[in-house]
Amino acid sequence: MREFLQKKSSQYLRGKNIERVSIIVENRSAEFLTRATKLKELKEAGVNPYPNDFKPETTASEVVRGFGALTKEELEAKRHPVCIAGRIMAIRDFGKASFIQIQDMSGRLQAYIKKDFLGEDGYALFKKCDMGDIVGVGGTLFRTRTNELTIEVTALRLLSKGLHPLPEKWHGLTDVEARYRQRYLDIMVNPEVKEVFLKRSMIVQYIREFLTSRDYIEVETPMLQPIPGGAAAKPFKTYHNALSMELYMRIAPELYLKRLVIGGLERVFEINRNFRNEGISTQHNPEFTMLEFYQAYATFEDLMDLTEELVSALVIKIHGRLKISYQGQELDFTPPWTRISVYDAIRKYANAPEEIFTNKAKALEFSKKLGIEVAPGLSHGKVLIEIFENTAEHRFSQPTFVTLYPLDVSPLSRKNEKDPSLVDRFELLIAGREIANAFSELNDPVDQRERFEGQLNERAAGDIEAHEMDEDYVRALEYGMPPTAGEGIGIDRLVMLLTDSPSIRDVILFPQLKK
RNA sequence: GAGCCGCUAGCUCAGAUGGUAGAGCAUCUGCCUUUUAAGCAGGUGGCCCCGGGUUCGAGUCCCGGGCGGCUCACCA
Repeated sequence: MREFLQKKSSQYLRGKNIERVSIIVENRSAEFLTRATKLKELKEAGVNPYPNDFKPETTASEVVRGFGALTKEELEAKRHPVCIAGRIMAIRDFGKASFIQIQDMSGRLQAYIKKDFLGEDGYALFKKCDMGDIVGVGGTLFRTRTNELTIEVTALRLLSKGLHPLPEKWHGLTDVEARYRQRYLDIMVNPEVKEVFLKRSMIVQYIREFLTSRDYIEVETPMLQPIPGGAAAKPFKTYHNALSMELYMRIAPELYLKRLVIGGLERVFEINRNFRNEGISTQHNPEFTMLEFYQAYATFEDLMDLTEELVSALVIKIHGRLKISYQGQELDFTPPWTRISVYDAIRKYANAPEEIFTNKAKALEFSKKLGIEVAPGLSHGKVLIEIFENTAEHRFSQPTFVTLYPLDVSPLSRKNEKDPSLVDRFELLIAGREIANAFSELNDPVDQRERFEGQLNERAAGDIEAHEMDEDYVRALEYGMPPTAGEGIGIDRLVMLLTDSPSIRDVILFPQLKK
């Protein structure tokens, strides 16, 4: 068969009006070659295996919605014509008649192929079809003996010949690596996977509606940035040839969005990719989707209210109720959510002496006692955050706003009026994970410049993730930014929670893999 | 980056102690015009992830490598 196909392929290539066929024959499965032979035979019989003139008139689920309630007798009386297209996901062959399952984007519908209806030629064409082929069918609706709504097919078109066999019909595709690398198969045969990405789409769409209905406008800011700012993270570096300049894939859009607020776009949001050159895990992908939004004349406290409203509405939207299960634990999104300061969280969970909050040496001593490895040059606030993350953070499984972060871990946040060693900031923790990060924005350009300088010192002291000086951003602030609050929400992690997905790779269509 | 686990037919998986590579689904042939993982009978199909080593003999044991998963570290 191999030689035969090779010969035929080269003949096709030499032929003038014959469609070019170039099938790599080596290292193919027997089934691939069988299907390729069918493909060749179809072409030789004058059948175009890849036509593009077929227009389905409806979808599988639309048919079920429209006629699923009708009885056998009502359907027979009506003889309602339908025309759908989709992939053959099952064939149950009886010789001169067959049942097939046709799957389109909306769902599946059974079709009944009978020689009597299709005729010799039509049925011969059907016999050249395999599982995984895409077909268009027309016919009338009826119910089988087992009462399944089914199309009695009177016309069949092959719309796309599939050359590879599909994964197993019962177990689907379970090999994790294959699922990620060939996500199209995963979506094709594993309905629950498709469901996750439909929900992801619904979530993003709802967020857009939620914000735009509150007079936010959606914007897009640079992915390629000369100074990677807005977060503490290692960036990807790249190079623009024509400009002869180094650029960075953005780690956050923050500083650009705030420039827009300065310009008068008082409510802006962006849902887009961030890139961070760091480790990969069940909660980290090198590129991930972030929602960031900024609202002038608001504070971080206003955003807590807004976040509560947005996320609980999303939970309702996806689950229909406020108590959901995530990986076996129950999460209750009923507002209001607990609000607790970082220091109080440490007091509650770390059993720490009070002096650690005012005395860096005491804080270092305490962190050493906890067995936390602390880099020598770390600032007081960072040591406290280390203590918080190691003792308290993972304890917050229910939605919790943790507020009032140390100044030196928040170089872009506004100082707290009562305690200028803290900033007006919160993180939203759910299931022990950071889902959102927000603060009242620092809009004092003098203070901002000093903070950047402080970051430069930390950089010099060896913290490669410390923020860089962004003169252009400071200049923008010097024009005056209205008092503003801003927030970032990790969309992937939010989708994980709402779809009960254990890994971020389950909610990213094409997660980063080696090779 | 470290530790643990995995990689066998297109897919899902078996292959104690080293001794001629197996099943189910898919595919092929035959039968079957209302099935639901349709059924019955018979067949085809393998660089056992790659490379070394031990051994008369390696899918199996040892060493190195690749890819993936989980945990940890870094981070969101």
